[in-house]
Amino acid sequence: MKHSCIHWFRKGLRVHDNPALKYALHDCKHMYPVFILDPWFPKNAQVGINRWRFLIEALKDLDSSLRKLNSRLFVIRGVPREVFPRLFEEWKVTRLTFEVDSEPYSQKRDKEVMDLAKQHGVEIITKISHTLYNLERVIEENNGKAPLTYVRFQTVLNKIGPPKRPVPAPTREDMKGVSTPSSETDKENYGVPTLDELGQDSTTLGPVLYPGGEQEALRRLDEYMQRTNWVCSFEKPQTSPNALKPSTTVLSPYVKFGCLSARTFWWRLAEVYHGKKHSAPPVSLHGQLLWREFFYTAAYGIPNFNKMEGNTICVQVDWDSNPEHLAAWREARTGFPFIDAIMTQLRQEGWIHHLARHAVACFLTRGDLWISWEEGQKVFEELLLDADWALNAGNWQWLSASAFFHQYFRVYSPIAFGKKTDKNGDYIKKYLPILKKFPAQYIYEPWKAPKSIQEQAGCIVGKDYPRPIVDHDTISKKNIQRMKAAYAKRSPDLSDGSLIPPLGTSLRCNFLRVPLV
DNA sequence: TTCTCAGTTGGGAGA
DNA sequence: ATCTCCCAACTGAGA
Repeated sequence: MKHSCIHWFRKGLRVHDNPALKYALHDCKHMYPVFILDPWFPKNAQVGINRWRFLIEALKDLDSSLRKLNSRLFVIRGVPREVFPRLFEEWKVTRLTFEVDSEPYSQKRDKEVMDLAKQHGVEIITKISHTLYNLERVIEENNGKAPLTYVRFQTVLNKIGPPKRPVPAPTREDMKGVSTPSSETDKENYGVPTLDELGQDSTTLGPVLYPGGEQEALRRLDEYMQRTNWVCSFEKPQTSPNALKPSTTVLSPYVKFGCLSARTFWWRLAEVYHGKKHSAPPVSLHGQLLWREFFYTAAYGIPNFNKMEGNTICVQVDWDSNPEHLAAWREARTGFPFIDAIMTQLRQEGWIHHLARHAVACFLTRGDLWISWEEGQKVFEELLLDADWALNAGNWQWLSASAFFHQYFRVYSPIAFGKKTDKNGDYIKKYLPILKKFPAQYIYEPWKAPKSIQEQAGCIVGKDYPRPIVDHDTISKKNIQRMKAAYAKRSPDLSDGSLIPPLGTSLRCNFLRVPLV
């Protein structure tokens, strides 16, 4: 039997290493590549304009790649549970293929669609290609629990072996006998949207620094993989958070959307490493892909992973609610130039270095402002091109010392940390031009500059640039003590992992150990 | 059970 | 410049 098949793109916006797409072409007569866009989403979801632009570019690129294969992309407006029954009928669909997506939201959505497909007699084929490994298998190999340390995670992966090799992109040969019926009205109805259509105000946009799409992803991968020595000696902690040009690959947005396959990336690195001395996980480029996998596994295995309450691995902390401080952080007016420069780069460009993320995350949470990591998570979710559910939640827990990382007495200084890699403050001057005439001596602490120097610099602290909203030295010491208290409240029953409360149980039930009055 | 050890990337003083 | 030690002391994992 020759199938009429829908391949549903969600993440995995690529033709290379796309096993579900490849499978769709087997015994296939009519092939419909589909991306579904809920018009409700752009106005309500936490997606900033930079990421919308990236997505649109990725969809255009995907459409163009599919057209080279005599096919095209259908961007369908609607919600999956309403869209699919209509498409199943209209296109007489017999098979649906898509890539496995491990996020809770996606799992629920996909379950609904799979039920609908069954009702319509549509065969469902799913393939794992967003992650290096089958996450369930990793958890199984670790006795049913997600590994909570990187070393443990590596041990488990060593048992499983290297990830699968990527599958090649479909060719014209694979497309023999396969067609994509498409009418003139389809062209109008199912085109790639514009920012206008998504209700985004494109006048606020900066230049395109990281164009979306698979072609650009592969070009960028090639560019970096040619730098053999750089790749082999790459150590993440040695890269600079405040370089004027990114000190790392900035492939993360491409991996997030699946414009670049993690397995393709992993095996290309293996080729570069082959026969040479090279760095190793956790600091190597391989190590970076494993960090992604680590958090994907944890996010899959731990309920309520993006929340504090009901999250069994997350320390329960009495975070403050402070809308003024939160707004100052979000809007780059904390009065700490290093922090404000990073938050400015984040908003303008959609990407900041991993260590820059450390600095601002520590500042917002346990370091200075004592505001919940969930608030920071929301802001990153909106502004980062590479915002990824599992990585965002995992790293915020890490930096706030809520899970994975527990040495809460190690606090990033908003003054000292940036100086290590940018003594003159060039990065600050780039993103906060108001400070550009400050001498290097005061660039990280402009409030300490004498009045005369402030006048000379044409920037009066408290008037042209904010005074620091907290005193770091005193507040960070106080916060370490608050953190100590939060850790002390943890129930021993839970911290040893032997008694995991049932799903949805808040750790607040610990307080039941205290006699109820 | 109890202990030891290591943990992606802190800051600061002093050699 | 680069290293070591101290700060105060956490956790998960394994012996």
